[in-house]
Amino acid sequence: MQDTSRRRPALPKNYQLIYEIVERSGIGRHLTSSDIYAKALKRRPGIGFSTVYRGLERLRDLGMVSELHVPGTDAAAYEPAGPRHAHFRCRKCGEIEDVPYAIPPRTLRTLALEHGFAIDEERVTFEGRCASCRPS
Amino acid sequence: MQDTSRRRPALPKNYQLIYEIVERSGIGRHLTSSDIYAKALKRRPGIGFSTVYRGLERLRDLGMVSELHVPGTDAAAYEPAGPRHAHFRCRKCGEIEDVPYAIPPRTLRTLALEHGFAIDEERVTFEGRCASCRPS
DNA sequence: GTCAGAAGTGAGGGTGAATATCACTTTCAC
DNA sequence: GTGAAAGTGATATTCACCCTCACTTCTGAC
Repeated sequence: MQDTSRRRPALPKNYQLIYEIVERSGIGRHLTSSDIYAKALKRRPGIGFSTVYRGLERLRDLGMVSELHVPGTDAAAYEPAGPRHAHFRCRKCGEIEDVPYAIPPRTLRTLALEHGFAIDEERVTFEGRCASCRPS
Repeated sequence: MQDTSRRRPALPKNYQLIYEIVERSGIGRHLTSSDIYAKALKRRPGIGFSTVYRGLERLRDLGMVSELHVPGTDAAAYEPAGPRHAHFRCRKCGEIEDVPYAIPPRTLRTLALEHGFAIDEERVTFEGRCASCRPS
C-alpha cells in the first residue's frame, strides 16, 4: 500500500506541454522526439532536450502517448494514445500510415493461454508500397 | 535490361559463413549482429565487422534471413527465414519468444484492397510477461 | 596464363538516437 | 517558511549503424 494522500504529483507543466504537442498533432502524425523538441522550444524557449525525452518517457509509461518503432526508420515516433491500430510503412517513400486493424481479442486470449504468457500490448506493422508508389 | 548471362555472382564465402551461423542458430534464437560477428570471428579470424553487416544486409535482401526490430531492444536481431510468425517480448526478463501466429491472408488482402497499398511484409510483436515472470 | 573490370574486404571514422550524470531550481505538504 | 522530493538543462557517453577508402580477390574474355 502506498500513501497516496501525500504524493499526488500533478503532471509537470513541461510534460503537459509535451503532451499537448503530441495530442494536437493528432493520431497518425508520428512526430519524432526532435520534432517535438523543436515545437516545444517555440512555446517554451530554453526547454532542454532531456526534459522532452523524460516527458515522452513518462507519458508513454502513463499510457498517454504511444511510442512507435517502425523498421526502416531510425528514430522513435510518438502519437497520442488512441484506439489500437496497425501501421503501414511504404518502402519507397517512407510514408507511415495508420491502418485500422487490431488482432481480435479472442485470438490474443487464445495465444496467451496456449503459451502461458500475459499480453499487455500488440504491435502490428506492415511494409510494402503505398497507393502512390505502387506500380499501377 | 541487364545482361544477366554475364553477372551471376555466387554467394561469397563469407556470406555463406554468415548464413550458416544464422541458419544453425535455429529459428527463435535471435542473434544480434555482434553475436554473429563473434561467432564468425572464431571460424574466420580477421573477418571484419563490416563484412558481417554487409552479409546480413545481403542475406536479408535475398530473403534468406529475417531481420527483427523488437521494441525495447536496441540492436536488430536475425534469424533464418522461415514460416511467418510473431514475436513475444517479456517486459521483465527481456526474453524473446517465437509465437506461431500470422495475420490471415484474407485479412491482409482486404486491408490492402481497402487502402490501395501492396503489403510485402507483416510484423507482429507482443509485449507482456512471459510464463516465468508472470505473477501467478 | 594473364589481364581488366567487378565485386568483396577490413579498418577506421562519422552520425545520430538514446541514456546517464550532476548541480541547480522548483514544487508541494506540512 | 522549511525540507524533502521531483523536475530541469547542460553536458558527456554509449552504441548501433552506416560510409568511405585503399587494398585484395574473384571471374570471364582472350
